[in-house]
Formats: sequence, C-alpha cells, structure tokens
Amino acid sequence: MREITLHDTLLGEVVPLCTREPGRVGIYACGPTVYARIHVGNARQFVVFSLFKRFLQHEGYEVTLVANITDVNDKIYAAAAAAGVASPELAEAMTARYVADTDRLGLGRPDHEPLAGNTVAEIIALIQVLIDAGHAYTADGDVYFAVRSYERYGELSHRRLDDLDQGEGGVGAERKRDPVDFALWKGHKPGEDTSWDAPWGRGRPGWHIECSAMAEAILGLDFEVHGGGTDLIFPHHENEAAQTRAARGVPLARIWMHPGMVRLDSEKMSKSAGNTFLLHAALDAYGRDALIAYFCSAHYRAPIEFDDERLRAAAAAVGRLREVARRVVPGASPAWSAPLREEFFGALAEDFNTPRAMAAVFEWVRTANRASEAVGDYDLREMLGVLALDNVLEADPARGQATPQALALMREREAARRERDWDRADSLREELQRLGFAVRDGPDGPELLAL
RNA sequence: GGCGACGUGGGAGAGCGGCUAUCCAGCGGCCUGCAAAGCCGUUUACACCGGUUCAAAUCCGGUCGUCGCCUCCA
Repeated sequence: MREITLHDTLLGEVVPLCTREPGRVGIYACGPTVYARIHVGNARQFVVFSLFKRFLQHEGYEVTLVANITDVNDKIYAAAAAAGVASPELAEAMTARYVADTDRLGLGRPDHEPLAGNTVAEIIALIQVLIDAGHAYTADGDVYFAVRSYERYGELSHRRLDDLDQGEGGVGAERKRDPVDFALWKGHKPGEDTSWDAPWGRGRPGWHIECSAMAEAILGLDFEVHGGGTDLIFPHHENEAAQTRAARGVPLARIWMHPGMVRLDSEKMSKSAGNTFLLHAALDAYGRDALIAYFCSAHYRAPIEFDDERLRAAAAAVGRLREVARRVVPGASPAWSAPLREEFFGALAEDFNTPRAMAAVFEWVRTANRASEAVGDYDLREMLGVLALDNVLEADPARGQATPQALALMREREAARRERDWDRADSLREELQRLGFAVRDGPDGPELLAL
C-alpha cells in the first residue's frame, strides 16, 4: 500500500491521506442538482471521483463513495413550474436521466446516491442540535445558521467574514440577524410542492444542510475525503463544514478535494451561464473512451477546456492504445515494464496526477512497439484498468467483423499483388475501404481492419 | 474592491534547483510495390523585469495577462 497524498483545500497543500480505520476510505462528492440533463462539467466530478476510487481500491483500500443528488431546490421548482409538472416528477425524471447518462461512462455507480428528500429526519435532527447550541435561530418559519457564532467560519475558503460582499438580496434576507447568515430550513411558500413538517414549521431543507446530514448518516464524522467542484468551496462547503463542526464539535471531513472547472470558450461551463455541452451529446460525439482519456489528460485540479480539438486528440491517443493492443500477448510483462508501472502508480499516489500516469502508459506503449519479441500485457492491463480504459485492449465490439465478401476481395487483392498488378490491388483496396475495411500488409500477410 | 489559482515549444500538458516527460499535429527518414500501423529524427520551450545560487521553467520580489470564488452552480 503506497502512501497516498492529496491536495487539501483547507490547508492549501498536499497532505497524506490518513484513514480513521486502516484500509478504509469514505468519500463524499457533491453531485448535481437535477433540473436538467447533466453537462460535461458535472461529469468531470463523476469521472474524477470514480477513477480515484478505483485507484484506492487497487491500492487495497475498501472505499465507500457517496455522491448525492439534490432533488429539492428552488431551481427545480422553477423548472417544474415552467414545464407544467410537479417538482418531484421533474426531479425523478432528471435523476433517471442522470443515472442513464453517467452509466454510459462505464464507471459503475457510486456506492450511495442519497437524495435530500429521503434524509429529512436526519436533517431536522441536525438543525435542532444547532438551534439548541445557539448556532442557529428560527425566524418566521425559516431557520438560519448564525455565522458569527462559529469562530472558524471562513477557514476552508480562506476568507474573512469582513471581506465578503454582504449584499442583501435573496428571499428572507430581512429575516436574517446578519446578512452572512444562511438558511438551514426554508419555510413553505405557496407554489412549492415539496415540504415536510418540522418543529419550527412546515418547509424544506436549505441546500447546505442536506450534505452535512447525508454525509454523516452514511460515512460518519471526520471522514476521509469530501469533494466537489471548486465552485462549491464557497459557500457550500464552507457552510457544510461550519454546520457540522458547530453541531458536533468534530470536523466533517479530513481532506477537501476540489476538481477544477470545465471551460467552454475559456469560461466556466455552467447551467446558469447557459454555455453547456451535455454529457450524453459528448458521449455520442466522441465516445466514452475518448472522454475519459480527455479528463485524464489534465490534472484534476486544473481547469480544462472542452473543445473539439482536445477531444479529437484524446480520441487519437486512445487509438494508439488500441494499436498496441494488437501487438501485446497475454502474459507477464518484461522487466523494462516494472519501472514504468511504478511511475504510473506513483504518479496517481501523488495527488492523483493522471497526466503523469498517462505519460508512463505511453512510454510503455512505445517501448512495447519497439520490442521485436512478443510483449506480455499484464502491466498495461493493470494500469489501464485503474483508469477504466482496459477495454481498449479488447476487440472493439462496435466494430464489424470481416464479412465473407470482404475476405474474398482481400484474397483477390493478394492474387493481384502476387502478380505485381498494383493498379488492381489498389483498386481492390479502395473497394474494401468503401465496405468499411482497411487493409494492412504485414510480414504475416494482409490483415483486415474494420473502420 | 477582497481572497485564491495560473501563465511551458504549432496545440494540449507534466515538471517542485542540475538529468530526452508524454500526447496530438506538421516536416524529414526507416520499413512498405504504394499505403496503413510502427520506429527514428525534428525548429531545442518555459509571460516580462529584477534578485538568491556554482547552477532556476523550478526559490524570492515586482510588472503584465488569464481564470475562479465573493450570488444558484460540479
């Protein structure tokens, strides 16, 4: 088991992953609010945390990955109203889409995908603790967290309360004792079709409290890794951290891991900005292999631009992996492989450096291509497996098999070649091309490749 | 305005004081009847200005620029 380090937003540096129990890691990654289909930016979280989990499992850890789905929220009310459907109906439909779209990434499901709507009892209990402790107060059916009652507020996002723009704005602002306070519970308003009874009145949870409650319910307190996009650091994660620690006296999580934003035309891709590229469309256009290779091509914390050129480059890189798959044979890898394998896993152990890991893979590929003897594929398979790309070593099921007609043309071409009738051989090759097959002449004779 | 991140060869992207990263693309070569695939080579990059050091893309200071958060957001 290697020592694994990760960048922690709270400390602002790369720190060792220290588990509560040996060999067990709990990860909570904030998922999407389901009022529209998810875009490539949302998908980055899903991919990064799924792959990170695979890596930890490879290192021998038992991992529990929790990725919540926010199903009760102002945006959902608005979208449902616009569509003329009930909000639970919309949330349910979009959740199904989210599951279907992310399933196409072929990374499996997180171990838990809790919904705020199913965790209300825990949420209410947590809010009650905060009220009793004097960290929260009721106001006209709402409950607010008293930010100034919690002295560590701002430690995660590295800002001082007095530096915040304290613009009023927002419904309920006049009920707050302090503009920086935020809602734990929102009293029911006309037109909202999801609400629950609570000791301080009927209503629904605020956004931040659901994650505190669900994370604690599933993973406990002081769990290993809490994550989400950098845009969640403030206020979402700051508030989560404040609520839980104020209520329990214990940190919510040990390491705060924040993948960078996906950009479109140099700007953050987001639903509210409207510059999204939807995940299912990206999968249709480029395929899941290219998409995963694309995400691995940059470090998870760096912003990454989503554009055609980059996705095509990722697809070409995957093609190179497919080519080497044709040369390797099942079996143990040669001695030269070990250092590259070590570099690969070492890179992932150091703040999950996927581009460095990919570089090791490609060095492996080049070395294998250079070798004159057959190369065993075990190490390559192991490396690619952690990044969920080992499927490229198998024959692509989407590609057709050589048809009898194509085989006949190929034999015909061989005959022409033996007679050195190059014009005829070339025209037969073109014909095969039209049928969807490329011909490669090798030392062992020709080979047909479905395109 | 406050806080933070970042500026690397045609493009992407590692690099954490001295050693060819890697991928994509172009060009040249090898191989091939020609291709394809593969291999080799390739214009020797580090925003700018100072400083520290025997030695800096890597450390320090400043300048310029880009982006993120400060409001729902992955």
